Amino acid sequence: MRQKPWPVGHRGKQDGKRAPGRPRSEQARQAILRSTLELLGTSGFAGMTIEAVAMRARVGKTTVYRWWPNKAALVADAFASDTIRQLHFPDTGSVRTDMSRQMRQLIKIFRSSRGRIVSAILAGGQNDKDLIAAFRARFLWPRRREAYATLRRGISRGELRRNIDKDLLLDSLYGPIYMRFLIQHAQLTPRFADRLCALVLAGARPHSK
Amino acid sequence: MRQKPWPVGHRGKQDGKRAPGRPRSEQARQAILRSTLELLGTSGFAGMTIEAVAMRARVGKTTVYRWWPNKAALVADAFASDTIRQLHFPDTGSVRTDMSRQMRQLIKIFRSSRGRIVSAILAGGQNDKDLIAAFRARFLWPRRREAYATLRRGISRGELRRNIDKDLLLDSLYGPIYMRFLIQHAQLTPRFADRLCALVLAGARPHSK
Amino acid sequence: MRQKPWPVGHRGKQDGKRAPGRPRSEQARQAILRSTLELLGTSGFAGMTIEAVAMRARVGKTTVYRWWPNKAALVADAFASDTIRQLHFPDTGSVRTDMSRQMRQLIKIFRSSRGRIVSAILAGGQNDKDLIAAFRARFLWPRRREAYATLRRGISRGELRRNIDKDLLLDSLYGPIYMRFLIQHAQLTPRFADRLCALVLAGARPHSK
Amino acid sequence: MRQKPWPVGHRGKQDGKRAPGRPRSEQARQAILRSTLELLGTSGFAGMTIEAVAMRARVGKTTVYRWWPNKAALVADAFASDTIRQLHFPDTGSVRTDMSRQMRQLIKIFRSSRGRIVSAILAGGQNDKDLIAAFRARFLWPRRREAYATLRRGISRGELRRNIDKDLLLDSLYGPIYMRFLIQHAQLTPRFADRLCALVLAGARPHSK
DNA sequence: ACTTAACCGAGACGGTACGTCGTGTCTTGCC
DNA sequence: GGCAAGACACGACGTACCGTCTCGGTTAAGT
Repeated sequence: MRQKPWPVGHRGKQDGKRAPGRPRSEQARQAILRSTLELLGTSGFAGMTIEAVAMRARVGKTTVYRWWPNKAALVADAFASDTIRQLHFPDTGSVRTDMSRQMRQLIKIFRSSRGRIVSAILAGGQNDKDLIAAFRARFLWPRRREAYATLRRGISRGELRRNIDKDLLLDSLYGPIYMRFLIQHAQLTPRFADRLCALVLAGARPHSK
Repeated sequence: MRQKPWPVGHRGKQDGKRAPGRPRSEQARQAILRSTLELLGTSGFAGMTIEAVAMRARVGKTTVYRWWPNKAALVADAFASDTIRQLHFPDTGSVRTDMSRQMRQLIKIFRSSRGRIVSAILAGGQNDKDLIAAFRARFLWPRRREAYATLRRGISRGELRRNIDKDLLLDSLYGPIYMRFLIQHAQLTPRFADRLCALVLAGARPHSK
Repeated sequence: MRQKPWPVGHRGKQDGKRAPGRPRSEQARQAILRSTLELLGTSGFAGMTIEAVAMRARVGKTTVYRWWPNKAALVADAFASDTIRQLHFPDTGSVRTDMSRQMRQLIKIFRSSRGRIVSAILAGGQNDKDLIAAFRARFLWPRRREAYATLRRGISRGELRRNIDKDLLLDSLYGPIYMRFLIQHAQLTPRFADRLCALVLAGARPHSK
Repeated sequence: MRQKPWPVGHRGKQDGKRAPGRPRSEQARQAILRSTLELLGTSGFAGMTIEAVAMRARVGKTTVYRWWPNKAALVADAFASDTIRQLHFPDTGSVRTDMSRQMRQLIKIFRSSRGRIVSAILAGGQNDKDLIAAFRARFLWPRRREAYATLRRGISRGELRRNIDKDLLLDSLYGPIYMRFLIQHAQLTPRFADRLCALVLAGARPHSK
């Protein structure tokens, strides 16, 4: 669905040449993405309107539509531009401590104002394959790649079974957090991360015969 | 937000008396709920319009608005009216088998056409407290109540720790299913239920010292 | 368009017998007509709604529709029921005085709260033949019959030409009043009646050769 | 009530500059006014709907509401745009002939399809000050200005009294036409104009002492 | 310096759905 | 069988955004 030439981090023709004509306004681009995130946080995916984004960014509606074909693409880009930042996965020498820290980090994000944005994207993604794909590409996989490394270290240290299914394990660790985040049937506290981690990793130990 | 007197399963004044005037048309009510579910499955929460629901149900738009204040309330009711049915939780003598069956059941629902409806509700619920609350009340808690019983049997049989946190455990079992359902980063198969069950319950055994 | 059996002053079967069932409520009928006139004065023909009439009369909408097929018929009846009253046409011995008094009387009505009702009827009548016909039958002709008599007296007294066209003359006298009433381009005062009368009757004198 | 900047005959900013943004579509404007007149002729003021106007003009409903705040304003404008045309008041050397011709002209309009539009406006105007004011400004006064001139010529030729009240006289001439037009209690023929003219002007002659 | 071309803002355009209101019909139980 | 109450299907209301379009004006690179 996202078909426009270089909606994200593009810097013009790659071949050294420049296209003729007025170059794209970087200022407008950033104002649009910023407004998108703000309104996403305020009104959610469904409540956010392109019209409001353009208005708030002091930009013509045309300029938004010129670069993003639809709301989902815009939101995905805005989210991506915001998320390109640290994902700090320390190596403390213990899988449990490492994973617990990561999971606390995620919970912190979910409970912050950016949580609203994440939930808006997950909600919008239920009707838009591209949006949920963008979420996976920009948010889920980068983190999970780090988590794989953490798990691998755990295996080599003998804290986890050699043949453990890493995706199964990571879903077991993160799934409950997403569930509580989205369904809100129980509190989502840092402490929950610890206890969850303890429960699940206990089932992943080598000698649990 | 849901403020109209008895939008769900109401059967008129309880005190024997009847309200004056033409009674509410049961036929219209059912046609509306049915159309809602159909369109929800087709277009999702965001794509569904009240106008289309009314049209498909051969009903005046007014009649919809008379009984449901907004789309969320309508969808919640429709979902509720559909879900009041069996949740078969057998007692096979093994927590693992019992839970595994339940979880396979849920996966089956998620993969069926009704999965679309559930995801629509969870998506819509991110912008509507009442909708997500309705989901919990009509779908989550009834199932979870049964699951509590299953766990209790497991405890008394010595398959689970006495002091296990049941909500933590159930979230660990179901959370990953919801996560895969909503984010679609990995396949959601019946086999996943079994392996998930094995992993998590292993961490909940009494003597896992 | 007015097809219901006896919407106006009917008192049931004429043959002494009574129809079976509950007799028509005279109280409801009067309340409806009264409400109609009030709302007509407040909101005009277009702004008046049957729903409001029923509400104000503390009556079911059905009861209105049972007896009057549409708004025009109702308004016509209400107007008629109100207008059955004095049209005092004195014989002072002078056509000019007689006519002037009549015309002042009309202007007084037009400027009173009942003027609003008359204008509502004339407005509504532009889209409804029955309504304008009712206006003629109930309001125009009764007055005009009296006016004919006045003119005839004038003829026999030699104040008017023998062969004068009475309708032409009466339209010349009343038309300007209606015009100012409806178009409001100039003041409609009692004095206007006198001057109008003087002008027109001057042209109707016998010896204006 | 009519508050939009230049709904009528506006030709853009007068200071040479142009407002930014896409200019208003002259084609849409004319299509709307044309449709309005057509529907007004067909269904009258009350029966005409904005929705139908937009549909017939192949225009979005928004475009109508963007420029006209309500039905009355739209109708007034449509009527005005139609009426800006010839009002031929010849100078034959006789007030009576001149006036008679004008009056015949009016009767001709009233009896044509445009009569329906006039009656619709007069009807609608009973509930809308602006509408009736527009009628006066666009239709009544321009004609009357010409008529004043005709009368003035008559006075200077000695056909009319010097001190004649021109408005009284014109109302006496036109009022009966409007009355027959609106109440339809008698035929409105060209011949009526002549006889009316004869009667009233006879009362306006200088020496009728 | 002048042309060319793509960008920009503004805002009107034809539409769709909204949630409300009134229409005229109907379906109750009571009188 | 009339009555009040009020639900019903219908259709227009006036509003908010949609995504597209047409303007005048800006900004550089390529003459």
